[in-house]
Amino acid sequence: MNRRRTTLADVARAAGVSSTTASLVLSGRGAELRISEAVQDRVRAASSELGYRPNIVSIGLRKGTTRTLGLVSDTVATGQMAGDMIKGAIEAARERGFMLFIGETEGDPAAESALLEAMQDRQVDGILLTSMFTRARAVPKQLDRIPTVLLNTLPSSPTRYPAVVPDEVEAGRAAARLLLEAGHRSIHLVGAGPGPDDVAPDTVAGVERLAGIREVLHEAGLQPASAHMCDDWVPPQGFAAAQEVLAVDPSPGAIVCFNDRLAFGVYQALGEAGLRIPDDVSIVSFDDYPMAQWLRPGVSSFAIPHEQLGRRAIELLIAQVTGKPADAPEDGVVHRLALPLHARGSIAPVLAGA
Amino acid sequence: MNRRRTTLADVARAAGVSSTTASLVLSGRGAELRISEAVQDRVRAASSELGYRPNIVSIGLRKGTTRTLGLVSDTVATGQMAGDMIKGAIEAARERGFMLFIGETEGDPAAESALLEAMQDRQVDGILLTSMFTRARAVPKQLDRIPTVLLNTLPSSPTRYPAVVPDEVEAGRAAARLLLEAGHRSIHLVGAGPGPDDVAPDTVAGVERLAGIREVLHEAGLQPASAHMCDDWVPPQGFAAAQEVLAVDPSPGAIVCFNDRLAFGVYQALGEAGLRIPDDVSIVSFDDYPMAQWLRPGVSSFAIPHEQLGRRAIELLIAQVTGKPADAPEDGVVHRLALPLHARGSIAPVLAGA
DNA sequence: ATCCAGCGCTAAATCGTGTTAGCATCCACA
DNA sequence: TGTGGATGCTAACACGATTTAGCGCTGGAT
Repeated sequence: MNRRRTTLADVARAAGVSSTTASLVLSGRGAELRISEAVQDRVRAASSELGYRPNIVSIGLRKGTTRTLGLVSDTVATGQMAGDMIKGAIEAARERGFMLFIGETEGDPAAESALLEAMQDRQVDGILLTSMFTRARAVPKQLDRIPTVLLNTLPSSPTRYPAVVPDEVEAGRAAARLLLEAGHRSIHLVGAGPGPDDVAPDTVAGVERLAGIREVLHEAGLQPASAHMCDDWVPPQGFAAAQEVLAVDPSPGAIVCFNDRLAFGVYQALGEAGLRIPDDVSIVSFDDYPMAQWLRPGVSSFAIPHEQLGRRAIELLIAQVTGKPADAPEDGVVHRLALPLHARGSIAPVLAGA
Repeated sequence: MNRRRTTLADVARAAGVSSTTASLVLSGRGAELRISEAVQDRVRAASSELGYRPNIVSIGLRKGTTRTLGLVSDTVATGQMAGDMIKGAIEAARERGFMLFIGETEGDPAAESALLEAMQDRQVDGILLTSMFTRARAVPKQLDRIPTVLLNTLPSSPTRYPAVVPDEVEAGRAAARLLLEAGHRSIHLVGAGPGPDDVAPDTVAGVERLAGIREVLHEAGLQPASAHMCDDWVPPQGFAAAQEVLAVDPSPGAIVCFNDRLAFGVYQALGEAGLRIPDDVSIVSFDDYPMAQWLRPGVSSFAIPHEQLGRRAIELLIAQVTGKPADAPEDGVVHRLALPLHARGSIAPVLAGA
């Protein structure tokens, strides 16, 4: 009926040794310090007998390291994305014996500052500074003395911290190539464009996807057949943009939607106009929301690798936390992760002679 | 160029007092123990001068309490729901000076056990045992000695822990009443029914929504016009079920969809059959996914109050953690939170004489 | 003169672990 | 016989806070 946790002292007593010895044995430094095999066995036996687990709080006090990381996010509640990115981070951390504090700031700098304080009060070993939408931002000075990795975030001025972001430029290129390879020459954009700056403010994804698309079209000697910037990427705006597309071109060959919610609206507009996908219009999109697989036909969409982003960021952070200062990563490296295509039925080749 | 955090000893030294005195003053017990105002002022001045913040790890070691809670979930990555529930929990915790560890088990009991160990190693003050889908489960014995609240989870055998769940029975009643009040008498169910046990296994939401619906229909002297159980509540099953509905009744008056994804499929099937919502068919649904607002017309849907569930659970847990054992809550209370209706355009009244 | 109470503060122990410095023993060797 | 080194372990302190017990002083009552 013991309600206390068993401590190192309990183990030592049970094994008939000092707690120093028990500590050395259990931390694997027994051989190094020439503790006899007999004693080591006694200690280990006592430890597992009593179900001993080291008190990490105590270790934290003594060593200053808690095997704990803090994930600071602007919002956790933004659709699927949040979940998957955090899931990847949590899993990668658990695999390495770390736990994660999760906090959100709602974009409020004061809240962010308070959160960072609260985490440092708890002696976190490192911080993951995270956005749910890829964006550039200043890195608070509070992070000067603590290992940090930027997740889905770019520093607005150069920092020494590594960043992990999706490779949106390459995804834009891939989307354009996909349509070109299917033989399309008349390609409309819904969400951004035509100029490189015709993008809703602060959307890194918009800027970069557009850049990739324009680059590939340009190399093929093309311009977008039309382009429709939307300041919020939601279905009603996709619906309206698709109607504009139909106004300039009653039978548009292909449409690049800047995300799946826009694509949803585009589907609705095309459906109401009596056009069929993919026979009349081919669609390609980004994000791969769950919705993309449930539209009829499913939308071919480039998926943001949220879970991998989370994992990768944690791996970098833990390397930085546990590694020697010597082999620290080069300053300010930006890791860009590819967006895999989830091909569905929304793209058809252009028939020869069409 | 001091890189160390300032400690209580630093403050005491700067104020010219012992660290005992500094501790008493800063913890507010100064007056009680008759520390002179002059000294109290010196201590507080030194504290804010040096930017002192107590090291919670140290307090944790001494007092055994860390102002930290653990949220153990089966999955964090399930749609919007996860995010909002966790968001509510995080916010409520922060407001009270607590931080949250978040962990997920993927339903694996071994992983869950390891996670609970890891959290207890870090001296969490309490545990929130969470499911992303409401379900009943056994509560692990590991939790015997630590304050616990069940979130979106019911105990499969009685426990002393409080639980917080959405009030699905009442939502079912409300959905049925909504259609009855609009004059509908021919009401089809898509997702579960007609019998009370015709429900996909382990879905508390299905059982309870169905119970509420049946109760109200029964009181009105009605049976469901038809019912179609689906073992997975996704659009293709909704699509198929709607086709079955149309097979038995080419002009169904109203359909209750057991969630919005099913409703999406129902919309697709009705659209392809040339029926209009709400003129030809009225639809009511549950969950209020983002999708519900983007369908045309929007779906009237009962929203699971995820954020409130998270908040409420944290409030109960913190009360349990900080409260005196005397005023502990009664054992095993189940708190049921109402699902508010988000009314949109999917319901029309039956025309008189129709 | 002695004792006690009240005042205002502090020394020291404590929480559970890691780490540094060092102790006792034994053996080999000059 | 004494020296030096290897061997195998432990005492004691440190981490940063809280808490218990108590110290020295003063003034008034006995």
